[in-house]
Amino acid sequence: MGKVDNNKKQKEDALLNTAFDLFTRQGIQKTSISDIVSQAGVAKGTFYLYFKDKYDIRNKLIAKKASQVFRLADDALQQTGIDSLDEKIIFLIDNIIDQLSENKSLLNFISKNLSWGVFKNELLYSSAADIDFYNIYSSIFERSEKKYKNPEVLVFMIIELVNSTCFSCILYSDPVPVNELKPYLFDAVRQLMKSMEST
Amino acid sequence: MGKVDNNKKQKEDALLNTAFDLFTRQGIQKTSISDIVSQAGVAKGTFYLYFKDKYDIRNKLIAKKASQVFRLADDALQQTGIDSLDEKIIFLIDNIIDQLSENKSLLNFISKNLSWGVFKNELLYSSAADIDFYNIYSSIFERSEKKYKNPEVLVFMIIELVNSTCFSCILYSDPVPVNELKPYLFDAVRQLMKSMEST
Amino acid sequence: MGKVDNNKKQKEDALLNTAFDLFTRQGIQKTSISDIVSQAGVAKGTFYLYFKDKYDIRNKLIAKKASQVFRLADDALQQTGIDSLDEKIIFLIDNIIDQLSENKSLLNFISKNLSWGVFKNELLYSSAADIDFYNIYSSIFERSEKKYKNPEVLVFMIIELVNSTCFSCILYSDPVPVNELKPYLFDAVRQLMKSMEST
Amino acid sequence: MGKVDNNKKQKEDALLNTAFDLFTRQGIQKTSISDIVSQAGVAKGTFYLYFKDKYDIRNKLIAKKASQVFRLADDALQQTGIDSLDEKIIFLIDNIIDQLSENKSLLNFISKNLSWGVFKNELLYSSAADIDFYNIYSSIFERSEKKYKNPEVLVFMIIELVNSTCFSCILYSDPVPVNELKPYLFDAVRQLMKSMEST
DNA sequence: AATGAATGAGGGTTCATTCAT
DNA sequence: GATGAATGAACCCTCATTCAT
Repeated sequence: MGKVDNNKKQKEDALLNTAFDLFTRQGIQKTSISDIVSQAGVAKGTFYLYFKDKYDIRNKLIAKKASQVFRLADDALQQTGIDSLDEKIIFLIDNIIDQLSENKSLLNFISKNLSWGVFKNELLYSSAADIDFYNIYSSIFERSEKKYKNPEVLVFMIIELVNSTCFSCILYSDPVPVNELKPYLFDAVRQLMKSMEST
Repeated sequence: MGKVDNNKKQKEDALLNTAFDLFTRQGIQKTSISDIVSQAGVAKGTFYLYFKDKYDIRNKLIAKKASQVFRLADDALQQTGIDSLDEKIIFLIDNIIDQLSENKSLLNFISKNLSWGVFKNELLYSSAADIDFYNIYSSIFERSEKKYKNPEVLVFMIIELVNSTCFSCILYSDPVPVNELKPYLFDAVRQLMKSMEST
Repeated sequence: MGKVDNNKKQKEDALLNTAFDLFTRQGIQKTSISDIVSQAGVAKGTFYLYFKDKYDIRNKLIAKKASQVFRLADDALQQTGIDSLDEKIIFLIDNIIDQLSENKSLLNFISKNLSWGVFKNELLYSSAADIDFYNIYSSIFERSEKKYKNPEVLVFMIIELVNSTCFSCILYSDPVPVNELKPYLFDAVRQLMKSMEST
Repeated sequence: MGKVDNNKKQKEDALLNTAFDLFTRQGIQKTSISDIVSQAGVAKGTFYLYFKDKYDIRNKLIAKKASQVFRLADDALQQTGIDSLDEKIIFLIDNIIDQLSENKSLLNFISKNLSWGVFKNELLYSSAADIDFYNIYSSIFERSEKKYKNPEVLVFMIIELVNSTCFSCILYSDPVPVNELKPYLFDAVRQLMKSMEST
């Protein structure tokens, strides 16, 4: 990587980091491109060399941040000897909830922007994320003893349930703090998986 | 209600109806107050006599529209002789899903804006909604034979699960069309309720 | 006309006059809407209450300015007892050349923007111009003793010849000063008309 | 011409050809230097090694394209045995009209940019054009039997008349298609020349 | 000679809000 | 209460030009 490429990567990173900071502090809507470039210390036109518009940088940020969270959770999972699929998934959820509890602005950013569509396109099937998420996802189901009627729908329901309940509990402790939610949520996930086992 | 009050109510209704039409057709962001007043046939200044800003009218619309959906579902429930709580809730969900499937712009509007916080404040404990939702909600649990560990968390999880999964399935048939989702979802809700029965 | 309407007319006039001043002094391209509003002493948004964009105000200016020139020439023609069509047209041309020689910025503005298409639509058949140009034009030909093969083509050729030759001669005295051009030009016009007489 | 010079000529030609393509397809105004260099396949900075700015490349293009048209017309004229000056000029006009009718984007480009000033400087007296236009022009008049009061004004009037009338008739068939215009126009030119014969 | 990343002034346009009528 | 003309800050985006490589 030459000097120029190195410089370019720095500029892009500065923009990404600044945008994330501003998006989480004051919201995407209230963040203008002017805000981003002035805080990042580059000229306005430079922004457009790297991103098409505000929503382009947002999408790239989501893929980057969400895949980081998943990678950390998966790394932690590898350190354990957990065997059953249920408990693997519970472990991942637990780990992710803890990560996001520690970093509420990240939670806010991901939750508000990570829809199933984005999850599928930007994380599961895209090479933009710095993690081969699809392999993790498939191998985890293939190696499992138990088989499921419709794994995709199962994952979909789990993600949507976890995502939407944690958002409110972590950020507002409403209707209960996340630690009170956890046992109910884990039970719910186990039941949900049980209900979709193929007989 | 005098002539003047009548006139006032008409103006407010015109604004609400126009705003809903525009919000659902072109999104909240892309709808300006100018758009609303010109289509509603009132002057710009008049808007500010009834609403603080665009987000004020949005919140009032959500309460109004969401409570209409719930009332219709509840009315239909009363026509049946369903006894058990599980099946009552499944019936309500099914009815609401059908309503929203018929009216995708309404679904889009409600789903994107109806968080648990809004649900609690605008629907459950507010008089703005034209339905005494709190009474329906409590009496339904009180009359039930089975008792639950934490009814509020239960309702919370159900609402979040249903809301977030249906959004993607109804609008985009992704990962599956809503009709394929339904059996899984109803099973999931039953399991979820079972997991929270108090022993 | 109420106070408000009066005020509006003043604003529009201020914008038109300022735009004409700037367009003639520094060109249409180099004149920004910011320039216009700041010199006119109104806010930027006000511009868009009266005109769609820069080219809208330009078109309205051309119609206004060109019709003023034609009206003055026609008024002067009425004062004379000229009878023959040839001499009427020569008189009009002569008068218009003199007007434009006195006001080179006006000449520049009109010449660069007055195509045959604009002439026809904005002046001949539009009510925007403050002169019933079509009537003058037709009556002048109808009352004439001599008849012409194709009056529209004749007028077209005369206008294009006069417009394009005068532009260079008045502004740059190139290839000759306009006063040297005049006899040649008038002769040319007479010959041109003669060549289109219907036999 | 060495390898380097050859390479340079290629770059310049690529820029000229690309600029002409873009100017005629989307207009000069809406063509940016970025557009030109990216389509030409050279770097942005390279443009400034060959041309001062967008208007420099435009002027060089006009001279190039217009002189090509005149050269073709003159070549065709040499093939004929036409003797009289009138008919030589009519022939040239006719040939040029036909060329431009076949190539409307070229007509649009030349007509909008070819003023008398440009004609004189870039074509008549400049070596930029790849045709010794001045010699053709003078010899044609010198060899003529008939003599004219002011040949330059005559040529000037003819060029302006032809240029401005053809523009509208070829491109928009307004007020008449160019084929209907031709007889009137040729008559007009003949009369015009007659009116300037020196007695 | 050739490159192309970086610049930043300046363009057009929108729109929530105000206030004299 | 109702109006709607006026505001002007703020927005996004373009692009001619430079200059270190």
